[in-house]
Amino acid sequence: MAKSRVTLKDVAIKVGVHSSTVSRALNPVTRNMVTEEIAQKILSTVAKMGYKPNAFAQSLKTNRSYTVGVMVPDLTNPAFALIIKGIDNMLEAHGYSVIVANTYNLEEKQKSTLNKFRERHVDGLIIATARRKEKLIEECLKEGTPFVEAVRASGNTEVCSVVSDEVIGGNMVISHLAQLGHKKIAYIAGPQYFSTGFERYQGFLQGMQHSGIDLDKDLVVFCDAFSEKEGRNAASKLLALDKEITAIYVGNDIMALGVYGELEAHGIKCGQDISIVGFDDMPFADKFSPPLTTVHTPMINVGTEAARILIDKVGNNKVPARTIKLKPDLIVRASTGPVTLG
Amino acid sequence: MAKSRVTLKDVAIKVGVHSSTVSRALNPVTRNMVTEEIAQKILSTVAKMGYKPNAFAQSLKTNRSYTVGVMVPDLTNPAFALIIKGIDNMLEAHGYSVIVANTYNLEEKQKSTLNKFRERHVDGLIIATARRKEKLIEECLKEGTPFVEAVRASGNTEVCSVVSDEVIGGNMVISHLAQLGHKKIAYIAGPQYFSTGFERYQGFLQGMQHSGIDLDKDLVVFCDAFSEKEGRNAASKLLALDKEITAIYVGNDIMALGVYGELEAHGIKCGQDISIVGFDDMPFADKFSPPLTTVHTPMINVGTEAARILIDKVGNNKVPARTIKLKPDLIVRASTGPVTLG
DNA sequence: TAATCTTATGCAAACGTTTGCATAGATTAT
DNA sequence: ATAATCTATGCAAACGTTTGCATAAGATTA
Repeated sequence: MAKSRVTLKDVAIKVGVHSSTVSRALNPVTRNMVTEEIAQKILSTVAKMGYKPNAFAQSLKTNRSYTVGVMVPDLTNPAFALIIKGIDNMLEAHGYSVIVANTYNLEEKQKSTLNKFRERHVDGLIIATARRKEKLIEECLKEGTPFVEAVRASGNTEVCSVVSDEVIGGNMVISHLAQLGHKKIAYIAGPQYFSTGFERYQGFLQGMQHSGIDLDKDLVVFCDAFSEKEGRNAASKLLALDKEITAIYVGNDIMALGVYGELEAHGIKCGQDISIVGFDDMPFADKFSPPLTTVHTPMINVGTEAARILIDKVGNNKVPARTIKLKPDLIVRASTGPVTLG
Repeated sequence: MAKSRVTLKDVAIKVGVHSSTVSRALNPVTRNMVTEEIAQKILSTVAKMGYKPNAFAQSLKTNRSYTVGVMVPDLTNPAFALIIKGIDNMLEAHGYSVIVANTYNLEEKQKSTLNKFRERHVDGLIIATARRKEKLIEECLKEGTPFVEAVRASGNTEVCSVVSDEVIGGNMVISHLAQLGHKKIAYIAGPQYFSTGFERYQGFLQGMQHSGIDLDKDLVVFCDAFSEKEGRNAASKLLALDKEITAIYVGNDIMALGVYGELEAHGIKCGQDISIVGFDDMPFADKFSPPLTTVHTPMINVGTEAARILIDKVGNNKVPARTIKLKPDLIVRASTGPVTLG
């Protein structure tokens, strides 16, 4: 269908040299092996004939695909879209193409995309779907293909990961709330099988301790997913306790949105009657009603850093494992306010 | 690095047949050429040895990559994330991998990614970045690689496209506003070099005519980008006219967000003093304050339909050009209300 | 000037498939 | 029984590169 492409040999014949010479002239590292004059002639002929290397042939020979696979739960989630953007920006600049796959937190989907990536001989993987102690990670390690974890870490010490410093984030939140006079602070935790859910909860605990606030275990609710619905259910449970809660710290922004819904249904004024804090600072969090106080994680940077490390590893898979924790920021908006005497 | 993979020949030797037989046994269409018994043996050996075909070698031979390139302005924009999701769902089920590239509406970025896609020998393209009369489209046509436009159409009648029916959307909006008693209706138009911007504007004009409302040309402001900032600027201009506008129809939701900001800065109550309508029904549009009345476009379907057509074309590029216009819905929320006497 | 070293190029094998053609054995028809 | 047909398999070429090795100059040294 597509008119037969120009090949290395075509160029070679035109210039009057052997195809291997053309190959060498085109490859920056072997370029110096060929006489400057001829090289120039080759280059201009290449341009004139519109020669484009055949990536398949190259990859077949070199066993490098200049392709990396990225696994996310759902690229429709703004947080992951940002990560991908960061990854893409970095990798693109280094000549890599990115193949994304949504796994929807489904184990079998993870497996099948891993297989797909294998078949496509990706040079490396970025995995943003890992659970704590994820078996998939062991498999990847055995497999030998370079990879790095983003946002979610399996906890395996042999692997590189780039995450947000969730614990510090929690500290910041609680000290902010404490400063506003809050004592009855509830926590709605995300799934504990994700490092994000777990670490953020640890951050909450640590923050409470640091601020010297008594922890009421009844005020902690665990959710099964980072979803609006789960957040709303959790809020409903908390309200039913009738414990005069003045602030709720929520595992992420989307769950916080669910909390908003429940509070509104109860006629409770968020930011006045009860303060809410989220986590992620997802896009448009400042547009909610009220604008959400939340912990900002530089998701784009998570992506770019993960990509940077991966590039390193692709060059030399023996670089020592390291995990980068990016510092988050507390963004104070109208959903938190001083505790009202009531 | 990665331990040498199992090849077709390895399997063949193990089974005691020739590699071509293994190849045939593995390919569904040639499977019937090989004795059932041997085929079974091959299949089980393949499974046992963990053989995975080498996609490069296959592609080199068949000239099919089972890869498609998708060009979007920015996958961080929720609308495009949804489209990609739709595309990905459909293509994945058909064994294709998707390579996404952000072009940020930059012409040179478009060109370079087109080149990248060419080098990677994608089997097809989905382009969600086309301007009206886009030259890039001509180039793609000449090139011969199958492609389809999504959301944004170039207007070229030879190409397939899947878009939202923007004009109908406009009609729905205006008749909704008319019903609420609005007469002084302003329009904030997106860039006219995008079919979305242009068609939506046409929809506005047509809607006004249908509803028999006089059009005040001063109340139409054109923007240079679908951005919050541009929307805000436009709103500012409109307010400066001092024309007692009661409703503003905005080219898309993100611009509408900018309008929200400006109204708030002026102490104008959106949904009461002035009604606002957006377009897209982007995620979280229902969470804004007030929740935004907007035209819902089924972006996921745009993606899946575009993918479906592309698969067709990859099979046979001679399928006649068709453009699918998906019907949008008006979603009425609190940002519109009856005109207040005053 | 001969012997040695350097440099630029060509040659050919290899990467792992797919596929048209040839062939040997089995099946059917005469 | 022999010829004709069919079927399952093997053979080998091709896809477009890269790259180790060989080689023919040209440059350098003694």
